[in-house]
Amino acid sequence: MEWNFSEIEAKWKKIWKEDSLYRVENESSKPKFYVLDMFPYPSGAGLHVGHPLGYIASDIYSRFKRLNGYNVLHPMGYDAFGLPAEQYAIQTGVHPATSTMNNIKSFRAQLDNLGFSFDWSREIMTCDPEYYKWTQWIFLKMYNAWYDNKAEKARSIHDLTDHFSRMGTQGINAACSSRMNFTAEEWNNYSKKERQDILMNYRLMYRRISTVNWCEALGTVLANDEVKDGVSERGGYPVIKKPMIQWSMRTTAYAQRLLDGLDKVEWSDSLKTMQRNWIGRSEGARVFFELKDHTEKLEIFTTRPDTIFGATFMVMAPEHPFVKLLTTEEQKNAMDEYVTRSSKVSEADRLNAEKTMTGVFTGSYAIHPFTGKEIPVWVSNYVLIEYGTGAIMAVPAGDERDMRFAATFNLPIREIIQWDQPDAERSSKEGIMIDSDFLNGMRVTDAIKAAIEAIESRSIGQKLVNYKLRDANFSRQRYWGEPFPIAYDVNGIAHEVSPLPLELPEIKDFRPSGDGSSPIAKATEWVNATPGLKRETDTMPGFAGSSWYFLRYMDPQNKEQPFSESAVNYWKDVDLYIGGAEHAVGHLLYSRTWHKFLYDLGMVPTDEPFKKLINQGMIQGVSEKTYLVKDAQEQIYFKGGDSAYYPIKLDKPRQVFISRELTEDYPSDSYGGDAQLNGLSEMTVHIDLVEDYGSSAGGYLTEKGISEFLNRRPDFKDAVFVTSDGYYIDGHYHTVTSSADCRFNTKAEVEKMSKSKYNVINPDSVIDEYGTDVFRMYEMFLGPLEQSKPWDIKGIEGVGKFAKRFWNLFFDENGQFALRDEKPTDEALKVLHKTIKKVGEEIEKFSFNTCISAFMIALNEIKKQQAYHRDILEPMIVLISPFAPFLAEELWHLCGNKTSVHTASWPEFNEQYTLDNVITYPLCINGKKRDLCDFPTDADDKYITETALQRPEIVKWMEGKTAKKVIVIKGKMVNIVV
RNA sequence: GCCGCUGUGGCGGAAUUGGUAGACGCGCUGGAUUCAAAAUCCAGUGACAGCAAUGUCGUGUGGGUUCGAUUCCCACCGGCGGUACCA
Repeated sequence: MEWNFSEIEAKWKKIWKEDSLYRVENESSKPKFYVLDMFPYPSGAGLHVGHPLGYIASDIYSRFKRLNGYNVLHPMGYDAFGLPAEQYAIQTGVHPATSTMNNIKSFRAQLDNLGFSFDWSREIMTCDPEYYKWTQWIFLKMYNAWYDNKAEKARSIHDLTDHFSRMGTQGINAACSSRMNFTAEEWNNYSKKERQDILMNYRLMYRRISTVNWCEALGTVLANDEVKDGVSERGGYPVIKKPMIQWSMRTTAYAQRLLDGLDKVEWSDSLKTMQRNWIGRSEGARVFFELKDHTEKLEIFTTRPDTIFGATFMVMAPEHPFVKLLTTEEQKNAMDEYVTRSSKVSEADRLNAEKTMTGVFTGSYAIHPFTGKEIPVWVSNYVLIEYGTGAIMAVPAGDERDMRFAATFNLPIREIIQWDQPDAERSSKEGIMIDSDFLNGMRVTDAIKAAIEAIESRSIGQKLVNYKLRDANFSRQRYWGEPFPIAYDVNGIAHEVSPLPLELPEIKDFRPSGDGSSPIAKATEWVNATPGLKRETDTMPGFAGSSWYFLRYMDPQNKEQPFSESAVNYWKDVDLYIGGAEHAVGHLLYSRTWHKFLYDLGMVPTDEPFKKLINQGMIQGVSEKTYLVKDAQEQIYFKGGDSAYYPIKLDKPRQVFISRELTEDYPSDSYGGDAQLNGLSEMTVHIDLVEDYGSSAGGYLTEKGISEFLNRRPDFKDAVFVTSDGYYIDGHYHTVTSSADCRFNTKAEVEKMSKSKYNVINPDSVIDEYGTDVFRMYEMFLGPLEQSKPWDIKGIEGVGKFAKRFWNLFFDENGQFALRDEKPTDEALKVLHKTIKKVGEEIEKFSFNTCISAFMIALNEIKKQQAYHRDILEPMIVLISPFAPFLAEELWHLCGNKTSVHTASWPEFNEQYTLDNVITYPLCINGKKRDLCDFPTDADDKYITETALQRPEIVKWMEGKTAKKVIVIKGKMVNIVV
């Protein structure tokens, strides 16, 4: 019988749905297991071949766990608020809710094509008021909470006001923006407004001034990646940093717990390292430096207080509040210019400018707290305002960057460490202090302690633990997000809005308001719904809804609470979380923070949400690039046989594209190129236009490809395309050196698969051709789950053939379903049990590629042995069912089973079938294999040694020498050392 | 710059974590079947030398540890990803 996968898939999809096969209950006698995929954003571009990689893996694991007797929660939903829907609305006028629902529909259809075992009755989306009601609810809980550093947990804001009214700030150690001191009496006399302002200093959701990327020309705030080289990516308009009052989440309160929690979870070391670096705990000291001619003191943070005697100058960030104060009249112009210049430089560019140090002297001096010497105060953008105090004591002797800065501006250097290794790096702590007064002769590590003691005893500073983690900006000046359930009165005091959910207003015009506030500001009726109050018009960021969604899946329809106590006590936490590494520090840190907050509230029983985490690798795409000569050109060149350039004059300046083979002549970063030619910039072309896409010889554009490219990019309609043989201009190709057809070569580059890189490959056509089961197995067969790899369809034939051959095992020559009912041979049982063991072990290791190999090996073996026994093949169906759910279900029913294979049990492994009584040992001489020899499993070393030494092949290779030593590794090999 | 990952045949990759390098699949070559093709089946396939048996080399490069290294250590080079110059 033919394997008709599309018929079979349609049939079982329908039956499984009718039977609610994948429905999960919140109570069971079975142990629970929660398998979660990272929340997808349903983009208009739909699913590409990279998306399903993780979903297939989690689905296989879920099915495996079910077969092994677990009650498995495996849900799916949508992170549905976001920028693209809003941008689409601006362009087309389609309401974001409408386009989002359409996207979800097609996304869902694509997911349904992949045979996943999601419990769709738990489907959620963050833009549903029934969902964001609870996002708003949690927001208010955090708004009404403060973090008690002594109790190491969040507490109700009422506890804090209560304490203030009785004792003021005395005895309070709270996470806050700035330290405050007042008495109970003062507190009780403050106005309502003053009290509310003070509480903002403590709330876990609070308002503060933070800067945004403001683009005046677009009249809107831009995300970081919408800004490139200081201008907006769209349109290229200038972008400045603009201060605005915004909501923030006090993530920093949880810094230490976020760090400590990493020790309790099974995540990859690389991911933990990323989070640790992001949280960035460092121990050091804050030190106050007196300033010459000023009463203020400059506060700095250093991790190396031991090097204080090496401090020969100070450096402040350009944004530091003291810059104005300390800049003298003579330096003012230079400073103003530098500060302005720095504010336009993106952080990435500051980063790339690493080699050339820039900075300006303020004209003022600080007083060294130990030596009393005057040291100059500089401003440079290698110091960041966001980290520490935004100012440093610069120690050229102990820091590579400070050294480079000193060298650039000819500042003094005082060597204060004699390193154990003369060529040690400047940051090395292996050495002895010199020229450092009371620290002289100490090891660096001791000197750090001694320096802190001295700093504290002189009251010029104290020991301090510092984190580079910053509080997260929680406001977006957008429409398509959760509204804040907050309204302000005339005094600017925030009030809670009830009842929840506070739904988004209906608006028609999604364009930015132009003054920096969101389009919601234009919905005046909504904004002023309550007399005397104005509602907040900003919305929450994307990570709000995705910070707790995994808890909602446990109890998705609950109308009374975000989730019930019984549901969360049953499911507890996510046992396995699979997703991309791009969320390493964003989502994973925010959701851990929310979870810890809910834990402090007693709402969840676990303090970490994700027990085990696997990062699936990226499926990369191959993009095709072409090269554009910078600036319009008046002539193009051809290279003659004599390597000279022959110019062809153009009628007017035109943009010029260059075929790949010609790029070598042009100047680039790594190669000087020809001085008479301009530099090149890369342009990505859509892979659909490229002939021989992905071939090893390289792709190229024909005349047709070029004209199609120009259709899509009318901004280049006048461009010239130069190849080594001719050029394409105004719709025609002109040959110069030969009469060959137009072949404009492009350059293939492996990159992340993304709509913006024009290299997306959609799974639908592959599934149509080979079926879901083959697609699932092929994606797994590509390589290790955690490794990134370019998408390549070449190998799918092999998996397709495998599936067909597996199917055919169950049918005789006449196409009749036929299984042998007699007892299988020991040999056949051995194949089966080896496969049971192998596949089970590999699934537990998430090594799905080797599982597919194991199936192929088993298949080859079964065919060779003609072991078409029911007792062999039926268990094989169960083994393969997590990978190929449709194929397995159909065969399972053909075998006469009445219930689903997906509710069957994983076959039991019986070791006795796999034991060999003979082991083949490789016999090696000095590590080189020279012979093979069978030995009984229980042969002892002495017997093996003696036998081996008598083997003719071994005798020959020993060339009469005597064995110095014979190493016998039981069950592995024999090595003879001569 | 810094951090993380990665490097094995023509290609995707395997190797029980220090013990026969290249499983499995793709591709390629030859054969069977066919009027022919597709499909299917069988055999071969790391490089070099050799008619062959066989030998030598071989896991990015160079060193080291070891009886034995794709695996561990040191230095370097390339690719991919991230990036907040973290004092």
